[in-house]
Amino acid sequence: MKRKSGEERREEIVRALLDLTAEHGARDVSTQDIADRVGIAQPTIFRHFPNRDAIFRAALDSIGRKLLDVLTPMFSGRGSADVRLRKLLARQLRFISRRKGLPRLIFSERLHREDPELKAVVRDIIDRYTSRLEELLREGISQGCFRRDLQPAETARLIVAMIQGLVMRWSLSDFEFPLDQQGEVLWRLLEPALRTPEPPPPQGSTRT
Amino acid sequence: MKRKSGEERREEIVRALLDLTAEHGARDVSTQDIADRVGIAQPTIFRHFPNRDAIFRAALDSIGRKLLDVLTPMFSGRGSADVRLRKLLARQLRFISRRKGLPRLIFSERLHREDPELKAVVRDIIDRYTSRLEELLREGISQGCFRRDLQPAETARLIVAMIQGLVMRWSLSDFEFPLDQQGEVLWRLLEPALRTPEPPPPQGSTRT
DNA sequence: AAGGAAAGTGATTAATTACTTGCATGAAAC
DNA sequence: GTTTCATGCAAGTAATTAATCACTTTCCTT
Repeated sequence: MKRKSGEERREEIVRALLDLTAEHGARDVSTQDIADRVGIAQPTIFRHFPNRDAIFRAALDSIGRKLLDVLTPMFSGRGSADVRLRKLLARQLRFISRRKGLPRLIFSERLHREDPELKAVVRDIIDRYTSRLEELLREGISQGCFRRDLQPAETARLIVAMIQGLVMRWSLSDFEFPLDQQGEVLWRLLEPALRTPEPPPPQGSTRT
Repeated sequence: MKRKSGEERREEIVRALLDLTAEHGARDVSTQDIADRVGIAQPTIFRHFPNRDAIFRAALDSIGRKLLDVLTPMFSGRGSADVRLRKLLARQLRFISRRKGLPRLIFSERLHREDPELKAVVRDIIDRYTSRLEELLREGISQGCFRRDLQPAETARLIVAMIQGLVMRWSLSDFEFPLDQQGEVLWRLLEPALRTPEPPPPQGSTRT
């Protein structure tokens, strides 16, 4: 019987968890399932992780890091903010669409109630993402491509909510529609909401 | 020992499920928990429902019906579409903010994998809601208060996604922020995206 | 080659949980 | 008043599952 280093095994286990979560949802992924997928005995899992939740934590951590890596160029890039935002949405949705386990993991009840630390990890990722987005919006405002009266914080939160909602819908629909193409749709709605309005026309317009 | 009719008990059980779900999340609401809350023995649950999932189904069904009731006036009302949409968002968020069990129930893994019928109930509610919203958007377009090039179906889906995302954030945050006040925020972003644009000004404007 | 740490296993365990069974009892119908 | 039946319960079952234990095997270091 060949053996593998702890590092390797841990990665295999995390990978198996994510794959299984994508297939079945987080709830029924038991340590037995994971062990079977990896090809080791169930107790061996506990050689590598102190308990079940630690596997979840490791998985979230790994994905969260990767996501921020992928998106960093959009946040700290130089170009105009609107172009970067548009690209950001596309990349983000593409990233998620390749990892079906992620939404299932994040939306899973097990995750939220069972381990406060786990919940904190998720919140941390979302918060960090949101505040970077807020920063991007601010840049856009000072660049003049977004409307001056835009509330960066509120808007950032709403954009994140919109993405979450989309992803949830996608997950609930068993990944039936191509998530990565929703970036365009989203942008079509978002763009006129962010864009600085044309200079006010002389004639009176419809008012609420 | 006083006894109650099946009808009454069923309602009590559904109510207990919703309350407990709001408190703990759907995952750990066991039949024992429900029984304790109602004040009956655990096996008695199964006198009133054939199995656990049937309770969930009943709960969803009840809430879904109530939601559509509350929102119907906004869908089929007479006023201008933008006013009705704005009101719709407010009412919807208020409705949900009073029923914390609902998001926990809808987002719960248990619901989605365990019983396809349950999943169908949720999808049905969402689909019905989305298509009514689409209709409202169409009305708005022909009334002239929404932009002519708005894609009603896509936009309706996005609005629903936005609400879902908001609700999810609210639920993940343990209901920390007042959901019903997010209607205004949402509208602030949405309004300029839907509104028919001012007539094109003579001077060239920023283009991508 | 020796020795120790790390990776692996089968056998168990303790807890949880949906659901069954057999029996009792209250309330309404006759 | 007795029959009937839905409502109720205590006790139990079968299945699942995270985690432990005692022990073996492999690999790395010296």
